[in-house]
Amino acid sequence: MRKEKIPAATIIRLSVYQRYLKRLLANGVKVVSSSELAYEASVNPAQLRKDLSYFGRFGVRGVGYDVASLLNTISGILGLLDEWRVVLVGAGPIGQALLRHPQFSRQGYVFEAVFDFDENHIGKQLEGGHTVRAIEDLPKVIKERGIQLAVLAVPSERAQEIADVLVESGIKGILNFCTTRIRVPRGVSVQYVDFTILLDTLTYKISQNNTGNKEPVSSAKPKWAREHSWPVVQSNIQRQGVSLTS
Amino acid sequence: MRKEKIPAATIIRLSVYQRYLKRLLANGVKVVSSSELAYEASVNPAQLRKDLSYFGRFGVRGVGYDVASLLNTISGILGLLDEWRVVLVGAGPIGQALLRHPQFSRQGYVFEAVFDFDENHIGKQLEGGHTVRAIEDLPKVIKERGIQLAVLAVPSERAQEIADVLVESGIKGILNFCTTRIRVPRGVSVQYVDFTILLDTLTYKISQNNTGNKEPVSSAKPKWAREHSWPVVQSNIQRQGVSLTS
DNA sequence: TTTCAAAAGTGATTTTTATAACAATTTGAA
DNA sequence: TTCAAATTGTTATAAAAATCACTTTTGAAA
Ligand SMILES: NC(=O)c1ccc[n+]([C@@H]2O[C@H](COP(=O)([O-])OP(=O)(O)OC[C@H]3O[C@@H](n4cnc5c(N)ncnc54)[C@H](O)[C@@H]3O)[C@@H](O)[C@H]2O)c1
Ligand SMILES: NC(=O)c1ccc[n+]([C@@H]2O[C@H](COP(=O)([O-])OP(=O)(O)OC[C@H]3O[C@@H](n4cnc5c(N)ncnc54)[C@H](O)[C@@H]3O)[C@@H](O)[C@H]2O)c1
Repeated sequence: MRKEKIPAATIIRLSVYQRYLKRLLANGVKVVSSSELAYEASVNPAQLRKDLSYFGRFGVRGVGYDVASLLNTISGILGLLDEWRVVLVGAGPIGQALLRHPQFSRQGYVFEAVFDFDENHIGKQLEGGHTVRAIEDLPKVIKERGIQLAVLAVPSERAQEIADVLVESGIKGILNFCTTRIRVPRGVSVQYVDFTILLDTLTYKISQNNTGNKEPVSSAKPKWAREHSWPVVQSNIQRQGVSLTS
Repeated sequence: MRKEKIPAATIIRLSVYQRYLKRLLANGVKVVSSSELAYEASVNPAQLRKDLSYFGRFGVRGVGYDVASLLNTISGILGLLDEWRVVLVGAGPIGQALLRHPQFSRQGYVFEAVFDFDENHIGKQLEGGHTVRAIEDLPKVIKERGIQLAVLAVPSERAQEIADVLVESGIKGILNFCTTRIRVPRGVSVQYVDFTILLDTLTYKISQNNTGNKEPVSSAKPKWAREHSWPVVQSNIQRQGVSLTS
C-alpha cells in the first residue's frame, strides 16, 4: 500500500464507488462486501479490493466494509471532504446547464463566479442567482479568492487563450468542454468532456457489428457475476477520453 | 493488420486524429507526417502509426500521409461517412444545449426527434426547430425510422427504465449523461458522459499536490517532443471514464 | 471451544497497451 | 545513378493494468 503508482482508472472507479456508497448510506445499508459494491459499479471485485489497497486497509475480513466509514475514506482520498470553489468561463448553453444542476453542489462543488466575453451576457442575472461578469475580472477574482478549479465552456477556438489566463491566475484543474486539446504546464490538470468523440466510438462499434465484423464475444459470464434478473453485462472499463496532464 | 483486437483507446484517438485532419484539410495542408499529427493530438508518433496499422497501410514512407485520403479513411473506419440519426430523450438543459450545438451536424449526427415526459414540454417548439414529443411515441419513432443512436439526458433515476425502452425499440448505441450505470444486453453499447467523476479526478490530483504527495514527475521531455514556444506537456492518454459495453 | 463459511488483502500471473527501435521505402539532390 | 534524409510499417520490448488464486482474518453456529 501507498508509494506505488496509482492507476488513473483507480481514481475514476473510486468516484463511482463513492456514488454507490452514498446511495447505500441513504438506504440505511450499514455494511457492504466487495462483491456487492463491485457488482454495482460493474467491476471485478478483486479490482475493487486492489483499488482500495493502494490507500490502506478499510474492510473487515469475513465481514465487508462499513458503508459510512468507507464513504468517508474515499471522499477523503478524492479530496471531497472540503468544499471546492469553481469558476465557470463561458455562459453559453453548456455553461448554464451546469450552473443549474444540483449534482455539483451535492458533491461539494460551488460555482463561485461566472465569466463571459459577450457584452450582452455581462451583468445578466442567471437562473440560480449568478451574475455574469466580464472576462477581464477573471484573474483578479481567481487570485483574490484562491480558486483552484475552472470549468471551461467557451467556443473551442478560444480555449487555449483562456486556459493560459486561468493558469496564469493560479488555477490548478480545468474541466474542459471545448473540442481542442489545450496545453498547460506541469502541476495543472485538465480533464476533457468530449461528447462527439464518445459518439464516434459508438458509431464505430455499431458499424463493426453491422458489417459482421463482430468483436470476439466472450459469451461466458465472468466468474464473479451474481445471479440476477437482468442480462449480465461484462465489466468493461474502457479508456474513454483523452486527457492532458502534467 | 486486422483480426487483432483493437484497443478502445485507439478508437478514441482515431476520433482525435480525425478532428485535426479536418482542420488541416480546411487549411489547405496536403500532406502530414505521423509526428506532426501525433504532436497535435498529444500522443506518441509510434502510437499513431500503430493505431493506423490495425486497419491497414495508409501512408507513404519517406513522405507522410495524404490529409484528404487519411481523413476519409479514418472517417470510414469510424463509420462516419454516413449520416447518423439520433433520438434525444430528455429535453432538459443538457438536452437542449446539445440540440443547439453545430458540432454534431458537422460530424454527421442529426437529431431526428426529441422526447420528454413533462406535459409542459411536450409540443413545444425548441430552438433549432425541434418539437418535443411525448415519451410514449419513442418506440414507434425508433422502429419506424430504424434509428440506432440515442442520447439519454433524463433524470438519473429514470435512466434504466428509459434505457430498457430504447433497447427494446432497437437502439444500438446510447450516449448517457445520467449519473447511474445502466445495464444493456450484448450488442448494445453505452458511453457515459460523467462530469462530476472528472471533477473528482481533478480534486484528487490537486489534493495530492497540495499535500506534497506529488506524482513522480518525469521532468525529461519525451524524445518525440518538438521544439516550440509553449511548455512541453507530457502526453498522457488516460482512462477517463467508465463504460459498460456488451 | 472448535469448525466452517464468508470475505478482505495481496503476491503472482496474465493480459493489455504503449513505446522503442529499426528495416523498408520514397524523394530529391549531388 | 547514387546517396542521404525523411518517414512509414512493424517487430520486439517495456510498462501498466487487470485478474487470479491463495492466505489470513473474522464471526457465528455447532
Ligand atoms: N446538467 C448538468 O450539469 C449535469 C451534470 C451531471 C449530470 N447530469 C445528468 O444529466 C441528465 C440531464 O441533465 P439535465 O440538467 O438536463 O436534467 P433535468 O433533470 O433538468 O432534465 C431532464 C429532462 O428529462 C425529462 N424527463 C423526466 N422524466 C422523463 C421520462 N421518464 N422520459 C422522458 N423525459 C423525462 C424532464 O421533463 C426534463 O425535461 C441528468 O441525469 C443529470 O443527472 C447533468
Ligand atoms: N453544446 C454542445 O452540445 C457541445 C457539444 C460539443 C462541444 N461543445 C463545446 O463546449 C463549449 C461550450 O459550448 P456552448 O454550446 O455552451 O458554446 P457557445 O459557443 O454557444 O457559448 C460559449 C459562451 O462563451 C462566451 N465566450 C466567447 N468568447 C469568450 C471569451 N473569450 N471569454 C469568455 N467567454 C467567451 C460566449 O459569449 C458564449 O456565451 C464549446 O467549446 C463547444 O465546442 C459543446
